[in-house]
Amino acid sequence: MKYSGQTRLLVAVDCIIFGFDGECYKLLLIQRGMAPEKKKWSLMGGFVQPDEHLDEAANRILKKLTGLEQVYMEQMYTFSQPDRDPVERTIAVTYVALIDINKYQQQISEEFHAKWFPLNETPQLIFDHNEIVSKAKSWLRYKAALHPILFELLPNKFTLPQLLALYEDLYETSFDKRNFSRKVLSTGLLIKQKEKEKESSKKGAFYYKLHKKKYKDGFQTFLNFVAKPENIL
Amino acid sequence: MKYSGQTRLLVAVDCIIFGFDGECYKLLLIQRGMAPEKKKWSLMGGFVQPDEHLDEAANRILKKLTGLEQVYMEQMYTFSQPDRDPVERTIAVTYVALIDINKYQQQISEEFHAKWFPLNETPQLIFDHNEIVSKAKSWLRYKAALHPILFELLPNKFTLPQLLALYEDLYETSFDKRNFSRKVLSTGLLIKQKEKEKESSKKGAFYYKLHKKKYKDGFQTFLNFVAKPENIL
DNA sequence: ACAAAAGTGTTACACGTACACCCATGG
DNA sequence: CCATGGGTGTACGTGTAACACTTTTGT
Repeated sequence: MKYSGQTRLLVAVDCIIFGFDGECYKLLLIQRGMAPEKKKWSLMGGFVQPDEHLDEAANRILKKLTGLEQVYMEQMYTFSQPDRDPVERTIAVTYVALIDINKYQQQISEEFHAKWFPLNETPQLIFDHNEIVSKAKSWLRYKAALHPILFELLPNKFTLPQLLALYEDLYETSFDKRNFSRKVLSTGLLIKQKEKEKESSKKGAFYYKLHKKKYKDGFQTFLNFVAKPENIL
Repeated sequence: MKYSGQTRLLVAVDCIIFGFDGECYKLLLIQRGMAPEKKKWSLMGGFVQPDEHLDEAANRILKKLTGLEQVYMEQMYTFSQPDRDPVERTIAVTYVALIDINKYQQQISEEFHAKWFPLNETPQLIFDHNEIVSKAKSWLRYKAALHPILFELLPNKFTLPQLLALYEDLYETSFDKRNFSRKVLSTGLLIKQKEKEKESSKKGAFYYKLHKKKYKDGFQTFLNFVAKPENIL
């Protein structure tokens, strides 16, 4: 039994994949393999399969591109301009993924000609993908102001200066490092390690790890990580 | 030109329509007219038409049911369990609408056998609609903790006690009325009227109106309306 | 010894919270 | 006159923001 007389549409999943290299946010893009717009840069996406949940589709696509599984990913928004894809009407359900850029397995991606772009130097993208990326940036700022989500972008061990850079870069501002470290340490989410990271400074900065249990439990709690979230959107 | 070899899916828009009657939150439901599950209660929904934006579809559906246009409505989430509709696979993009229950034009809705249910006394719904409603409640609590969105549920003129009830009911708690009124008045969003509402008390409570410009401008600003937003989700 | 980045403590202010009484009116 | 709900002010504690110097070590 079917619903008769109704139009069926293509449904695509597009992934906005963010990384952070210690300097700036990066976006993973691919060079589209099929016409139209072949060779133009694009978000990684694909069509939803007949018996596939959208979350599954997003994970399938992410794995195909990066080789990674079990990364943080969340449904963001569904785009539906009738003419957004000139070939045929397609609805795009978008997912934002945050990955530790160091875990990225480049070799696998070669088949898609994937490349990390600094977030401020993204090229022209196909269809409405520029708009999607722009919305994803806002989404991330919003989310990160309330939840400790940005840890997903860092390696297992990270330093406070790295974390600070992560926040400063996202909000394009600078935070007082004393207040910042007091605030993040007061959450109890960080566990100080004995080793130091000695690459990027002479003195060296202590590594921290996430307190995984507290992190999971407190994830949905409001954290007010960002001081005055007036300028977020 | 078309994408070949891909499956096209039905895409439905379902509207979660919230109202507030001064006592409690209500949900507008219809009795499904078509098989299967005919006569069972359901969210108001419909299939997306070939050249229709999802936002348009949501507005079309809302208008058909309530007669209302230009109400506050926002896309919430897209549900995609492959078997969520037993007839045929259908993706549901959901929209939350907040309406002033007094503006609701009942006569138009008669054709759908629509009815307002108190939010805590909702019946069994078809498909995954109970889950959708549950998510919509969380969504509303989250959103309202940060943005002055609940005004959309009140008439043009409303009193502080009404507003207080609106918040208390949503968070199932009680707020100190002195602190509450100081907080909302300090936003500058409210304009005191000279008349009083004298139905619900002997003394009468002053009416307030929204400062529309400030409301629009400040809508995306964080407002921290709710004191300790720990128990929101 | 000096340059460069890490780490730490105090004070002032704003905001949030707790709390109790008077006011206006209709019955 | 009294019961009901509306309206207001203050004192205290917590958290946020501003601010500068010392430490470490590689060169």
